[in-house]
Amino acid sequence: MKTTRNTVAKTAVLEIFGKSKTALSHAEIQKQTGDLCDRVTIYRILERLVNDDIVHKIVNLDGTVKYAKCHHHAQRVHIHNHAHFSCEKCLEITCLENVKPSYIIPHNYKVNDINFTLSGLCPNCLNSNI
Amino acid sequence: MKTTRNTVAKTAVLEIFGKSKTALSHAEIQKQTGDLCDRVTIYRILERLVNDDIVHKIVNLDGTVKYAKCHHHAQRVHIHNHAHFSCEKCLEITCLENVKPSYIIPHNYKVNDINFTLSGLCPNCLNSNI
DNA sequence: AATATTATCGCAACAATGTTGCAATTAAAA
DNA sequence: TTTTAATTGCAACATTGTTGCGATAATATT
Ligand SMILES: [Zn+2]
Ligand SMILES: [Zn+2]
Ligand SMILES: [Zn+2]
Ligand SMILES: [Zn+2]
Repeated sequence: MKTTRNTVAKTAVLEIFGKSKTALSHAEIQKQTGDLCDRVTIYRILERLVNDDIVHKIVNLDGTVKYAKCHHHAQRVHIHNHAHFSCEKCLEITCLENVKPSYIIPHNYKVNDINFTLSGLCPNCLNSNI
Repeated sequence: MKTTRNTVAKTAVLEIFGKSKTALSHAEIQKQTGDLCDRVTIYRILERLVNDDIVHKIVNLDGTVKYAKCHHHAQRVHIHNHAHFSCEKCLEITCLENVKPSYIIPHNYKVNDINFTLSGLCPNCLNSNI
């Protein structure tokens, strides 16, 4: 029954997530923490936060991995079935909490998790594009 | 107007795709080609095949990248909007050509590409699990 | 068939990202 | 305060992917 501890590094990472409107990569988090802790420590903190359902992992079309805070706790089954939008211009990735795909899949598949990522131009970049 | 060439390496890679029922990673392709060509060459062949809409790239939840042959040519716009299934047990990734997600996204987003990956247990592993 | 063009390749070198083992540290329980 | 073990730092390694450039070879041209 592993207990979880509040370390300075973990607290700092959580604070960074709290201030960010978009998903963050390991590199971005490391940049913001400066030399507070080791590179590996951030990897391990992210791993724990994902396991504890505090943040979720997002894999983009180009293979980049980002993390975002979960805004949907207190559910029996914790599934991230909302869409993510990846802007090709500003490269930001945001959660679209209200966009959820519907689909029909053959009954002989058992689905445990889904990943639904849309890429294109976000509202900001769409405007500045005109 | 760059012309494309049929090299032995490219032919071998295409033949491997032809024989495979599932999506293939760079490492898997390299294993099957043996020492026919360099590692980098396979990367470049895959890059060209993707650009020519002969194969499409699939990014999995765990970050692994695979490629699968396109079975839907002769369309004006070549979009891979079908779902992909990633089996957590046998680790195989397959195209579900007939499974396409429907969704509603705010009008101020411009969607150019989508990635819809389901993970869980494939029919094979679901059966052998009982 | 011989030659010219250039797409493709091999190789070396590099970069980014992620993992593992282990001793040292430190948050939290006793 | 002492004890426990979760967490960290560091070094070392693995994987994946990219780039530059001279050499090779597929295709077009003569
Ligand atoms: Zn944008
Ligand atoms: Zn999200
Ligand atoms: Zn399976
Ligand atoms: Zn596919």
